[in-house]
Amino acid sequence: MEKYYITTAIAYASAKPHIGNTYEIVLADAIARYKRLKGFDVYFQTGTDEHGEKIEQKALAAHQEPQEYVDNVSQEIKRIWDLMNTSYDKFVRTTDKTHKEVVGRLFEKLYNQGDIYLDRYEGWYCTPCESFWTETQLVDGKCPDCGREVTKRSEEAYFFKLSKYQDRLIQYIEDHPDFIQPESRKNEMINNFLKPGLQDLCVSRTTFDWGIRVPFDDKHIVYVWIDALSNYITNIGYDVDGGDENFKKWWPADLQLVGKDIIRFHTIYWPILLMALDIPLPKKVFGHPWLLMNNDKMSKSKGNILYADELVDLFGVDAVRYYLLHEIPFASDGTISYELIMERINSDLANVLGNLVNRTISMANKYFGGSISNKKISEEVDQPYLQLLNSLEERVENKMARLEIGLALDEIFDTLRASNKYIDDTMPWALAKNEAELDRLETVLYNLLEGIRVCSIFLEPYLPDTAKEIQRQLGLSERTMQYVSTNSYQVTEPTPLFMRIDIPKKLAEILDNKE
RNA sequence: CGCGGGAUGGAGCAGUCCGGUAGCUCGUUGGGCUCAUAACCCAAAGGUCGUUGGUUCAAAUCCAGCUCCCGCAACCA
Repeated sequence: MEKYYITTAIAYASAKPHIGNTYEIVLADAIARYKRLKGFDVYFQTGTDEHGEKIEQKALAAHQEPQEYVDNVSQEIKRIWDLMNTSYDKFVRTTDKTHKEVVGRLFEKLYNQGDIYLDRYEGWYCTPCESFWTETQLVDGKCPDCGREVTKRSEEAYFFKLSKYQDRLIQYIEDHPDFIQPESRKNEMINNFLKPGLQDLCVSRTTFDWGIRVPFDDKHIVYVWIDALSNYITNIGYDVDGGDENFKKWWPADLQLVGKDIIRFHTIYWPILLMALDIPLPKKVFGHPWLLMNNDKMSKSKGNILYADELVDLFGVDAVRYYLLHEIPFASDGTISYELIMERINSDLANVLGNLVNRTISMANKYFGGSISNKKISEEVDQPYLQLLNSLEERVENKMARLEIGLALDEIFDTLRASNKYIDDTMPWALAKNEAELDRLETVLYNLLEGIRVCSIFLEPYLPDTAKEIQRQLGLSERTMQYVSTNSYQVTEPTPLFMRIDIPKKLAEILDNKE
């Protein structure tokens, strides 16, 4: 069985994730479930990044120990991942003992082989904020956080020799055109960073304590780059001796999903780190777009944050999953709002999908007591419909191979729409009035049940609960992805999958509850 | 002249590589049907394809200039 190792970036455990942060895990989950459906041996890893100065400060402000603080936040993040019904195989934490030990050894190895060296880090320092800033981060020469004066200051720090590997990385990226997706991100990385030449990366800090200590130099804490990025290998059995069987099985990752804001770390720092450790690079890194709230970036200060748990309360898990997976394009930012979610629920989930299942099962019950088999009384109108069903697997695969999740869903919904049209074309209620047409009627209903069955199987990665519920209502045991002419059905009573929402009314309720 | 992406009916997108009746989903309007969740099916209205100029028998599509929007521009997870 072919293996497939997929990762999300680990979430920074400083605060509760909003719906935009939640998008990544849902996207990864859909891909992981899809690969499992296609027969891959999938390993799906996510987790939390729990070290660093910001967390140390947040914990202090909350009058908690950092460990206590990240335990809570990490648990909250995991709760939301679970709420979204994501099927990760492992939830990693950078505070795990093994991870910390391997990071320490890894850092030491890089130091011993000369890829890490001690130097001084220079930058603009804001004393009240206790933060370093680069020249370009300053706003009018002042601290971007508090707007106060900054002073030039330097501190001792370890540096990682990025420059040593930059030519190799450029070569690798050129030889592997699919390595960085979407392509526009690749261009940004090459033009903005690689071509001008890389500066060595500062990989340790002495200004805070909450992190992994450099084993041979107590004053220093391993900075985020090496600590967080290495999670992808430390948690599957890597160690400086080359790693165990598990590591050899899963590495290199097949797909690493990251937000577009951290694509640089994953397509420059991370590959170079791997090169220095002499292990292969991941096959693909995808910098996914963001979710905008009414065309604006979500942020606390703007007060326009939506949270996954709130949305799930209002609309249900699969509706939220559907919205995220369908509405966010491959390469450009998507928009989210209550109205847009409800419009999708009504038109796609309730009308196209829910109503189709409902009307078909109702007819099967009404005309045949729920028991349907293929009477094979075919007419010309059947052929294009059955062909559509049999081409679904390939059509979905074509989109999924390019990570065009929304378009893959469109292929399924196009098939559902065609099913609704097939009903109107064949007019089962008219056939039912004529005793001589009963076998034809049963054939039509059979074809429809097959269509719904095939669609439900392809919906599994995106709407797992709904797919299961459809299959339950169909009384399904068959699991093939194609139309088969030999199944038989004993359907149950139909229950609506998604109720239509009265949008103005619901919107008013939501706003009332916010006040 | 920093690098890159984009501008297509009310909204969101496809089509641009390989020029030739501008397509899809939603929304609006009219009709049909009654199995179904006022759902479903059909039809219509609505676009000088950002702008100017060029190439061509013919340009959303190729070329050049311009305008506007967005991403990136390094120690920020």
